[in-house]
Amino acid sequence: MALVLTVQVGLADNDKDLGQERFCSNTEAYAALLRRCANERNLVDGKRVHEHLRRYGYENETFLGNLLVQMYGKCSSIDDAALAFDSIRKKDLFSWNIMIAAFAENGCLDRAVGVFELMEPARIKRNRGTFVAVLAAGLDLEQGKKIHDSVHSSGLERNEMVATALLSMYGACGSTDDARQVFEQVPKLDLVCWNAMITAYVQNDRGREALEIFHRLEMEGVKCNEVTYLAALDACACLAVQSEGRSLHKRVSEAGLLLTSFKVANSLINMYGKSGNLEAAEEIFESMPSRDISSWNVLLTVYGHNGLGDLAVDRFTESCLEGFEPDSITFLAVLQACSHAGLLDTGVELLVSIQEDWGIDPTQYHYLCVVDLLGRSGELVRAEALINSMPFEPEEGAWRSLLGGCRVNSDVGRGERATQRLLVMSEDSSPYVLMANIYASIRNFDLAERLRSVMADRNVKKQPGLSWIEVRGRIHTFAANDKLHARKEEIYAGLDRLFVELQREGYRPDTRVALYDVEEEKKVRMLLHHSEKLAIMFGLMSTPDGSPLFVLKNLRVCADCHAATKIIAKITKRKIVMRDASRFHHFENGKCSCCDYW
DNA sequence: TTAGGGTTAG
Repeated sequence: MALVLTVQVGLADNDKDLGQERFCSNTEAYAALLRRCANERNLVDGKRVHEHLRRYGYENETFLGNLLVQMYGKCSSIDDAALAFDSIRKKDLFSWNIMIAAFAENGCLDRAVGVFELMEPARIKRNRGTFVAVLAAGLDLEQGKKIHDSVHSSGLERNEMVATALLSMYGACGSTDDARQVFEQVPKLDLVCWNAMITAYVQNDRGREALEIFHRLEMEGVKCNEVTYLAALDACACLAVQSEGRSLHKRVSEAGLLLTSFKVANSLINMYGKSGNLEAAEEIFESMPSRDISSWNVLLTVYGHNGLGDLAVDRFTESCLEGFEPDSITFLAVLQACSHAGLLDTGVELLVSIQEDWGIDPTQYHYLCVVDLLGRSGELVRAEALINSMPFEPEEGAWRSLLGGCRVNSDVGRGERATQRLLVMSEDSSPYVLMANIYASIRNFDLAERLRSVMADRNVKKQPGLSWIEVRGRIHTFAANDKLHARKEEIYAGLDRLFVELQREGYRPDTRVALYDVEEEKKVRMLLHHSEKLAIMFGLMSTPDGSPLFVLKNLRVCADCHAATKIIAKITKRKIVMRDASRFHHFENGKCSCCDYW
């Protein structure tokens, strides 16, 4: 319909036919044109239609006015949308909702909330569409709770559409408990609602709860769709539970989604990649009948996480030769691969070429990879200069990368500078911990201790390190010095025996990584009871000899655990794969795939 | 007659 009208009205050619009475009086025709311009994000033609409406006096008519606001919103011309809204003489509920949605979609949070708040004095009764629109505006938790209150007063809390918008808002704000509460109050859950709840958990790294919801959905006999599988695969990737991931693989394959949906196939590559199964990830990629740029991005990211920098660069070249146009994420993946593999020159060249050869503006994250590369290769002066020459105000990540470089090179002065910047910007514990580590590495325990008291005074808590391992379909989680596991006695006794063997093989506890100035022996015990070692010990005693172990850590692996795991892999003749917060380590026969660069 | 909730890679 829209296409025929476009031809009749002659929008694509010139204006003259548009003036003809038979078409201008046709509200439906204009509506179809505006909808089409909105869908195609075609601002130029959208403005021409607007001009005609103005000329023939239709501009202020409610129905077409609403569609004008929508068209401008979809074309990201937000001030035009606001003007169109203002010129609607008799605004109806749609006018308000569409205006809020347009602001929300264009990231104009305050304006969206502003319009929402004007509705009450204007005596417009909000409906579910109003709440759905404003809840998508990217509210913070406080604003979100205020809107939740008005949802409550409107009696719409149990409506599945509003509830989904509400719980997604809570998920985006990091409050999964609030999201869950909303979810549990919906009397008739529909699939979108289930999917949103799983996604909210995944977004917040709560893979276990995400899978719990997924299993409940299955128990209740709800039929999944593509989005459900994407969310569930993400949950598996987050936890690295390959057993569950494999069964999902089978199901999406049976449902035909593996061949028809790029998103599903790409999520499978990601799931296998994050679960440490590089071969399976590559197999999916190679077996895809066709790929999109995201398939390449996922594969390159997987290579990067595994320290395969050269391979990532080679395959990036291959993707270009095959005619794939790289995007900003492709470059981020390759740069991160360079950064994990220490490919300094390639990384520096690539950063320049993103803009010069491909016309893509590098983001701060692209710069950070190179700051990281420079910092860790000891080029701290260049790293700091790069931060200061970036075309944007440095964010936390920039100083954190520099501080990481200072930690590797024990650069106290520059480290203090970066820490000072970070302490103003963030309430996170990592600058304190990194800087204290720098002081401890030069054995200045006074300063390390002083920093620790500042941390305590400001009530900044160190994020607890956790490691976990899947054994026979169950996930076992450990904190340092864990006393909760049912088999704790065996684990600690096993570690004591292992410690003796480790020392025989030349392992010396790296007490420099201990934060505090306690007696040497106590430090050694603290190190031996790190969460990584507990998880590995439990894995060793619960799985058959010779079988590989896969351990996850929520933070970066500690240097002492890294050194110990190399030797553990050697003396137990096991392959041990560890996924930490930034990458994979494959330990085998006394060596790690990262070549001690991480 | 209009729109509005969930969607891969970082």
